[in-house]
This record gives sequence, structure tokens and C-alpha cells, in this order.
Amino acid sequence: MAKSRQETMEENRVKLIAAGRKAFAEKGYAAASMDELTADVGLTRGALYHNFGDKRGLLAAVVNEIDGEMAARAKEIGGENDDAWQSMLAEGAAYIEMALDPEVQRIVLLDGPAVLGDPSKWPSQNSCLVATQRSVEQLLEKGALKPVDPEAAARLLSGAALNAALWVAASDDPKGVLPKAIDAFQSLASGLLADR
Amino acid sequence: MAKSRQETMEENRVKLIAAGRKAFAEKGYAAASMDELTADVGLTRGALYHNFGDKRGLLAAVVNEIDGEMAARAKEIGGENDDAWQSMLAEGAAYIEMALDPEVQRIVLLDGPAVLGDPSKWPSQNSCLVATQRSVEQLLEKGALKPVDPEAAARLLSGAALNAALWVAASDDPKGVLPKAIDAFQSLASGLLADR
DNA sequence: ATAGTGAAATACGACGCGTATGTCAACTTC
DNA sequence: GAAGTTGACATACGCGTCGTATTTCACTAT
Repeated sequence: MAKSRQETMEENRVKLIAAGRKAFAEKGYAAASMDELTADVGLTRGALYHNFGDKRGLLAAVVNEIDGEMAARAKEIGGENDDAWQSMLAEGAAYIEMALDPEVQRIVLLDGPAVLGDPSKWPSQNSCLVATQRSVEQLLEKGALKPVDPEAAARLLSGAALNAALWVAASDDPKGVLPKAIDAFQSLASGLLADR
Repeated sequence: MAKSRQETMEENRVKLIAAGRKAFAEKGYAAASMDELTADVGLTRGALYHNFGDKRGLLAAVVNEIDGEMAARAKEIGGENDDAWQSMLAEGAAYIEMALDPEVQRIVLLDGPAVLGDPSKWPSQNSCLVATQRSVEQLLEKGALKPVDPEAAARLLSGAALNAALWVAASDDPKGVLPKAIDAFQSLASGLLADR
């Protein structure tokens, strides 16, 4: 079965993204060598520049992939909950926990914004943001929240969550600090609830 | 008057930091050339590496300076308010507004964390964080807040604020969006208030 | 079967960082 | 006050990297 060109190209894209993910996570964007990275999967920079345009292009693809995985996982966790409000809190906590992964931190939280610019302008339209904005909008429709701008609320919530994760991960005692972060996050979030 | 060695060295440090601030703001950390930067103030890389060790060292110095200015301004604004709670809200809003400055964004919010790592580990111990943590602690003593970990609360608040600013600045209509962001921030923050 | 396409390899130029070495002015010590 | 010493800064170099221009060659379509 002579692999068609389309197939091999797709395989190569996958390989390169995987290699990029690994290299960016381990060395950081700046220190990741495209020569090494491509050689690791039996290719050269030629393939990379053909498929992704430049180094940033590869990072964008990697970020997109991780971001998608995070959104999917958050949705899954949120869905386990019946109450919409509890669901959103759970999603937030999930983001905090996911952001403890060094890979996520280095690539999505640190290098991503620095190299690609603000997440809301990413081509992939940061899935995480979109997802939490959806949740906020649903809660707004139910009248469960104070009148706030959904996009603003989503930005603030995700900003708080991801920043919390950065702090937890950098702390000396991550395991001990994590619950504090989640607790504080849920207190904060409750500020959005409508008074009754 | 033959300038003493100490004097000229101090002058050079100041010049280099100023040049770094400008170059990092305009081109971003990665694209800023140390050759250009130093030549702009009539020096060479020799001076830079002697004074700051490496490129990161200069960035750290620049970040430290800006961070200090921000904390000072926030304190000033917060102080205009009598009520401690209102004061903290004002500080938060001030951070959001300050972070609209492209210089602050590029250097402190994007490149800073990516190159130097998490702010809480910065040598200068991020003044902004320390300041808001202080505020939270004072409010806690008064019993105005739910029982939360002050450090966690501070991290979340500043994370939310700074992230909001990133969003506002990247939006198409910053002036129109800013009030929404501040509004949402104050709603969120109110989640920390003790129930009564 | 043959011409053509385009994915990937190879070769090249340029640039930037960091360091090792050199130099000269400012301080010190006798 | 003059020789010696320090140290701030300049200069020169090596190394690695990115991005592009050119080339190769397998696959496709007629």
C-alpha cells in the first residue's frame, strides 16, 4: 500500500506537532531548536517551514491542540454536574488543575501569549475562553447572575484561574496550596451571583 | 569635575535600563538587539554584560522598575479612598488601567513571565502582588471578608485584573470595553466579601 | 509513459548572544 | 606624587539559530 502523498503529509504534520509539543515544553519556545526538533522525527527544517510557515506557526498549531484538549476535558468535567452554577465552578477548578501540568504552563500560559499575543486574538479563538463564556451566558439567561458582560466575566474568570495555577505550580508546596487556590476561586466567582 | 567612577557607572545603568525599556516595549524581548540597544546610548554590549550579567538581567531590572512604578501609583490611588474595601477596588481598577499601557503589557505581562518565570518568584517579589496581598490582609483583620488565604486571593485578584487589561487592550474598542471590565472585576471581587 | 506538481532536502546568508581578551581611566598605596 | 592595581568598558571571535532560495525526487494525472 503505497502511502498517498496526502497521508504522509498528514502523518508528518502530526509528528512535527508532537515533536514541537515536547520540545517547547521541555526547553521553552526560545530555546527549542527547529533543527533538533525536526531531526527527532526523521525530517528536516524544510518540512517544517513548508507545513507551518515558521517557528511561530508550529507553536500556534501546538497551542491549538493543547487548548482543544483542555476545553474538551473541562466540558467533560463540567457536564458531570447537574446544576449549571456548580458546573461552572467545577470547570474553573478543572482549569486550575490542568494548568498545573508543566506542558500547559510553559506552552499555553507563558510562551503562548508572549509569542502569539493575547489569547483572544489567537486564530484558534482560545477554546477555553469560548467555553467559559458559553457557561456564563447560560447562567445569565437563567437570571442566576448579576448583569455582567459575558465576555468580560469569562476573561476575568479564566484569567484568575490560570494565574492561580501558575502560582500553585511555582509554590513550594503545590499539593497544600491547590485547595486554597480553588477555594479562593470559588469565593471570587460567587461574586457574580445575583443577590437574592 | 572629573566624574567619579561610581557616578558614571550609575549613569550608565540608568541609561541602559531606559534603553532596554524602550527597546523591549517596541520590539519585544526576543527581537530586541542588545547591540542596537547599547549603541543607542553610546555604549556597547560590554557595558551591558558587565552591569546586568546577560539579556535576562536587563529585563529583570526593567521589569523591576516598571513594577515599582505601578505599585506606587496603585497605592496612591488606593489611598485616596477612606473605606478599605473601596480602596481595594480602586486599586484593582487602577491596575487594569495601567495595564493598558503597551509598555506594561509587553514587558511585564507577556515577556516578563515567559522569560523570567512566574512573577511570585521574581527577585523583586512583584510589588503589585505584595501590595494587594497587604490590602486583603487588612480587610481580613477587620472581618470584612470570608476566610480566604490572602496570598491566594491576591493572586486571583491581580490575575483577573491584569488579564482583563490584556483583553481590553486587544479589543477593537478599548474605551468602550474598559468599563465593562472594571464592572465585572468589581462584581467578582465582591465574592470575597463576608456574607451578612 | 511522460510531463508536471509539490513536499521535503540541502545549501546559504545573516544575525544575535555570550565570552575571552584587550585597554585605558580612575582609585590606592607608599 | 608616581607607580601599581583595580575594574568598567570596548573589541573580536565562535557558535548556534532562523528563514529563504535552490534543488531533488516521489507521486499524480493525462
